[in-house]
Amino acid sequence: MLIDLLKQIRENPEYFKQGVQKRFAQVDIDKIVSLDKEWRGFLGEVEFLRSEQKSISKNKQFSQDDLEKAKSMKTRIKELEEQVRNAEEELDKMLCQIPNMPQDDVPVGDETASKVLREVGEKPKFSPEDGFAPKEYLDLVEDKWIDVKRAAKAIGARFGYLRGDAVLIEYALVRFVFDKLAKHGFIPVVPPAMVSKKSMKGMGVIDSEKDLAERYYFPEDEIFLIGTAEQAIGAMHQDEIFEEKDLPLRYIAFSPCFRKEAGSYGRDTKGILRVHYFEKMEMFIFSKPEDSQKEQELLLQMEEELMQDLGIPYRVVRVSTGDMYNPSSSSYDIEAWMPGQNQYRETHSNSNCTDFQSRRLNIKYKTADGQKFVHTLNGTAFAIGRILIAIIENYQQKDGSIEIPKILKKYM
RNA sequence: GGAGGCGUGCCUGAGUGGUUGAAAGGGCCAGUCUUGAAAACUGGUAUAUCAGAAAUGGUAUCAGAGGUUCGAAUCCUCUCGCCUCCGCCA
Repeated sequence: MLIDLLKQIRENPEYFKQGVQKRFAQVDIDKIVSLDKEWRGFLGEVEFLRSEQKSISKNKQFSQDDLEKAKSMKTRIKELEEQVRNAEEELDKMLCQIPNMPQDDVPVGDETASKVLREVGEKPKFSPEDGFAPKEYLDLVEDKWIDVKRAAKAIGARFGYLRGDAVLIEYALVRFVFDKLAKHGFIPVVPPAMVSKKSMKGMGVIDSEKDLAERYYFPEDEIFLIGTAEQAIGAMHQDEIFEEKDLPLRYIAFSPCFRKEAGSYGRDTKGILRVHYFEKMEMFIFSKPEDSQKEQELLLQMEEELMQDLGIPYRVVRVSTGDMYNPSSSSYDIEAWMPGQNQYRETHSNSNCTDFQSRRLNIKYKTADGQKFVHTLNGTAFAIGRILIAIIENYQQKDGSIEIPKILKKYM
């Protein structure tokens, strides 16, 4: 059970009521408070009875009277234990549904409340006088680099084959990211693309059974295909206790990502912007609580530098309370300028999940005064499909060819 | 997938129904001794949770979940993990 969260609610229910409201979540905090009281009542009673029982059985030789008394206590204890279990189960279910509390500077509201913080980089100039207007990526490289039609034939909608130079660009991007992030102590990882149900729960991805329908899930094995390496990296250290000196622990992972995109019928159906399968490089950090804000700044800085290195104009968006995913307390998106579509599109996202995931996964570190939960953070380095789109549209030439970004040339 | 073995504290390892949160050793921390260190000696050394201002006390924890019993690390059932052998396979 999320006992730590429960204790915090006990101490400050108002804070959680407000937070839940800001995040448009439906959780009855008052009910949790009263359930908690009830639960502790049962606990107190059962613990008292158990200590009585112990003191009797400790004697070894006891009267018929004692025996009778002990026997009746035994049944009573069983009843109470059942009640304790039930209360715990109900409490746990409710606690799981509480999203992470947003940090104070997160804009409150639905997706329209998200704020653009800054625009960086110079948008490439395409002029009609030069004889061409920028095209959308698919019009430039369809079949040559990206084959959606054959993917539809082979699998179905929302898939794409990458081929030719697109593949070489992918691996150049991968190599470039590993090299760059190594300088900041990020450890490269290739995780398994699957995790257990327990791990998914721990990452705060599934809070109830109905969430299963939105993921690729094998019920007979209780195993999921990961939607992002975040799920595999966080789960990797569950039930571990770090030494203080080992934090922050930074990873850069390369993995496949599987998305059902269940809630987005009809949206972005063209091309490979929104697909069921893609590959992604993801940063993940375990940090001390007092450092997590700084670590999130590092994630954002890395993401911005990667875009600048690539020479792609972008803007930074502060994500609103209603648009963040449950585990996050603070998120930034980066949206790349797509000249062919004449709009910004999300290519990166980073989040500070504070102790939301570490509480569920039981990941702590030792401090001078006891153990504390670590904070977890994650951020996109490059999502291959989307960054490829950005490269194609920004580096298109008059003759329809695509220039390779300078920084990638030495890797190709 | 089949057969067998194992799962105790930071580590090694004892414990097969009754003051066992758990022997012993190692490690670690503190003290004595020493110019300093080592050695030796002495003492300390789990976590969670509830009550309490605190001191402290209750409860739980010997892979996990159930069960038997007045009482379980110890007996029974199931699950998980690890090891060995066979089968299969990049």
